[in-house]
Amino acid sequence: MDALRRIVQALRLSSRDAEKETGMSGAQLFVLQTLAAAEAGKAASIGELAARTRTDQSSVSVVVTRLEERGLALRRPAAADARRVEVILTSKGRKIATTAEPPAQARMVETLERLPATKLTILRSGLEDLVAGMGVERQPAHLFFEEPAPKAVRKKARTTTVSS
Amino acid sequence: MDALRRIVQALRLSSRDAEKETGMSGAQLFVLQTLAAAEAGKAASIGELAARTRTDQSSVSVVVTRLEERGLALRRPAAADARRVEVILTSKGRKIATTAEPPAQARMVETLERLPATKLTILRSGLEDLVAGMGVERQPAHLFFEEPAPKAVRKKARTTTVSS
DNA sequence: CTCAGATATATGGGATCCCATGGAATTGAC
DNA sequence: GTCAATTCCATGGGATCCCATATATCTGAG
Repeated sequence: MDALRRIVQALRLSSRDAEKETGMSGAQLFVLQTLAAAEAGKAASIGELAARTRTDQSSVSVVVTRLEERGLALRRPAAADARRVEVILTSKGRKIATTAEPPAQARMVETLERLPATKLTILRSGLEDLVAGMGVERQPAHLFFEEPAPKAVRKKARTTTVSS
Repeated sequence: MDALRRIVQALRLSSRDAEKETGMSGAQLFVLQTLAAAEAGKAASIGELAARTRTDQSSVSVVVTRLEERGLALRRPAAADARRVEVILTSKGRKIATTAEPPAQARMVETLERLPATKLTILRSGLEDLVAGMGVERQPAHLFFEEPAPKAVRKKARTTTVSS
C-alpha cells in the first residue's frame, strides 16, 4: 500500500511537472491520448472516454471543455443520438497526443520492459488479484504496452463495489 | 497501468462510499489512522503527517482543520519549536481511528493475505522496482500489514523526480 | 549579538475528482 | 400516440491535491 501511494504521488507530481513544461495537465494529456488511441476512424463520447480513463463522466466533461478552450479538441453532436457528443481531436491536439508522454509513465514503461518475463507475469497476476479482491469486475490487467482494455461498463463496476 | 488506474479509482470510490456512511472522507480517516499509528506517546507535526501520508503539507493542513472542526483532533503549538504544531487525537478521534477501515483497503489486505508467500514477495519486489524506476528514493516497499515506513525526506524525493 | 538562509505552516489559487441533479433525448410497453 | 423509465451530458457543490507565497521562527556563521 505504501508503494502504491508512492507510485500515485510520483505520478501526480510528474503530472504537475509536465504541466509546467507543456501547459497541459496530466488529465488533459491522458484524455488526448485516449482519444488518439480510440480514433481508428471513430470518435469517442464523453461516457466512453470516462470509462477508458477510469474517471467520472463529469470530470471528463470538464477536461474536454479545457481541451476545447485550447483548440486541442472539439465537441460535435453525434448523428445517431442527440444526447451524445462526440469528441474530436484537432490536428494540434493530435500532434501533442502522439508526441508527449508524462515522464513518470515513461519511466514505468522502461522499468517494466526491463523486468524478467516471469516476474512481469507474476506482477501482472498479483495486480489482477488485487483488482479482483477489491470487487472490481474481473478482467485481465492490461499493462500499458499492450492493447487498451475494452470498454468497461462503468455503472456496473460501481454497483459491485457498493454491494461488497 | 490500467490495473493501477482501476485500483486507484476503486479506492477513490470506496473513499466516497465510506464518506457517505461515516461522514468522514478517506483523506480524513487516513490522517486519523496515521496519527493513531504514530502516537506511541508522540504527537505528529503537519510535515510529518504529510510525509507519512505521501501528500503535500498544505493538503494535510486543510484536512487537519476539518478534523478539528469535527472534534476528532486538535492542534497544539510544539514546545521545542514555535513554528511547529502538534496534531493530537481526541478520544473521539481515536475511537474512530481504531474501528473504521475503508472497505476497499480491507479487501486489499484480505487479498494480499491470501496470496502465496512467494507471489507476495515478487509482487512487493515488482512494486519496489516500479518505485525505483520512477526515481523515487529507494526504500523497501512496505505493504500495509507491516510496520509503517520511516519518514521520508519529501523534498529530496521531489528533487530527484525533477532531475530525471 | 546580528542577520542571511532555511524551515514550518496557513492560506489562496487552480485543476481534478465524484456525487447530485436537471434538461433533453431515447426506448419500449401499452 | 402516450408516457414511464432510462440514458447522456453539462453544471454546481464540496473535498482534496499541489504550487506559490507570506509570516513567524529557528539556525549557525561571522
